[in-house]
Amino acid sequence: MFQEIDKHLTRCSSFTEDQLELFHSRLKTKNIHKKMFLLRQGEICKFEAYIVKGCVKKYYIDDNGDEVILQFAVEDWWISDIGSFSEQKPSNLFIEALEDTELLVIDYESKEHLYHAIPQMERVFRLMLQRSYVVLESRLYATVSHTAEARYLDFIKRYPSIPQRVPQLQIASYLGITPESLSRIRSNLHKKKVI
Amino acid sequence: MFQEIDKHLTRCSSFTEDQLELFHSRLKTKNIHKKMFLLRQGEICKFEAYIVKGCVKKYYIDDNGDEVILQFAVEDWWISDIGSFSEQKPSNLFIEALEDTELLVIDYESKEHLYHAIPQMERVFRLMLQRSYVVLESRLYATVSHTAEARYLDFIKRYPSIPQRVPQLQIASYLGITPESLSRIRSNLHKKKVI
DNA sequence: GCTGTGCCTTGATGTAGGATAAGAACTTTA
DNA sequence: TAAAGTTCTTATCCTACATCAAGGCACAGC
Repeated sequence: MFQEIDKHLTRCSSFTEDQLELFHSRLKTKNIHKKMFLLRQGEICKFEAYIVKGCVKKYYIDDNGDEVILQFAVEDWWISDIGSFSEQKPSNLFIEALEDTELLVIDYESKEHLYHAIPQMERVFRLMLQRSYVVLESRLYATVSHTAEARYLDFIKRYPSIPQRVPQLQIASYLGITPESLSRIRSNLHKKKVI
Repeated sequence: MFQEIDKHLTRCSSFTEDQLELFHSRLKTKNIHKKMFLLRQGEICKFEAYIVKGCVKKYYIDDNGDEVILQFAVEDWWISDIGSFSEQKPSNLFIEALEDTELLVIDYESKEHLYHAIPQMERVFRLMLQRSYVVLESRLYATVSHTAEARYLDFIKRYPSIPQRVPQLQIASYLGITPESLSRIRSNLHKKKVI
């Protein structure tokens, strides 16, 4: 049950058995079905969630009413709206399951409690956040200075498991292009025998 | 000397006089001239720097040899390559002064020391990082789903002091467009009397 | 006073990817 | 098993922005 998430934490810092038990006591299991929401625009994000099994997407709805996917998350990833969660203010984002998904969630109070009770906790989440920041920065760079084709190739290289479980429609939205464009790019790559 | 940076910290958490003194003892003052580098591609980022006075830019050189500016930083901001600093591995980024700049810098060892000696420190830097993450996420969103004109208007609204001290060339690079395009956008906005 | 040099503007032309539409293939539901 | 979505593809035309090229203005150094 907690095996994977414990491994996740202990990669960043070490914990006693007691500390891990306290941590577990603050987690709740949550199961949601495909197409159900973990968070909707306008709601305050009341959780940070660790994915035990399944796949979710985090996205905006833009001014034209189109989805803009900011992040996919699969097994062993965390998902939340950090801004909404940390300031406890309404979110602009949706988080929706792309498959039936099993999560371990922690609420704001519990997380603050853990920060006080287990000093290393602050460190672990800071380190996780640092890594997320670096990934996001490199994604911004790619969006600005690479073509859609290069971004697609980078995406399937970086996250090879995701194209197999997520429709192209969603991947196009993540790459910031239309599904039609992605289709054209893929057909070019096939002609060029790159994929 | 330390007045502003102390205010910066105490906005996130409270500190005793002793703690602040320990913090100050680990900071070094650094002055760099316009066009000089704080960090070059290939170097390990050995600092996080708080800007007392001045202005810097952080950028990549892309595959065409063009600058892509990720961030400007002025008074009361921190600047660093978080990825390179935290993993102590070579950076892909340049950080360069746009004006003569006065900084307070802290090195990796000192920061780790402070994290251990002053528990709230971990919290302060986690909170700062959270805010940076949210800003970056909204910038990615804007890059994907707003036009260059909308991004420019948002930029001058969000950072009104920067257009007055930074050449348009640099702002274009931050917005992910050519200087020519920015010039045309500005001339359209003038015609429309928006600015 | 000239002559660079850096920065901004304007114009002509090219191109990646968007918008729209419509059909094919595959899934879900009834 | 038919009906009704979804998803993917292809084709046409269109738009935002890039690229290339030329010229203007302000300021620094000689």
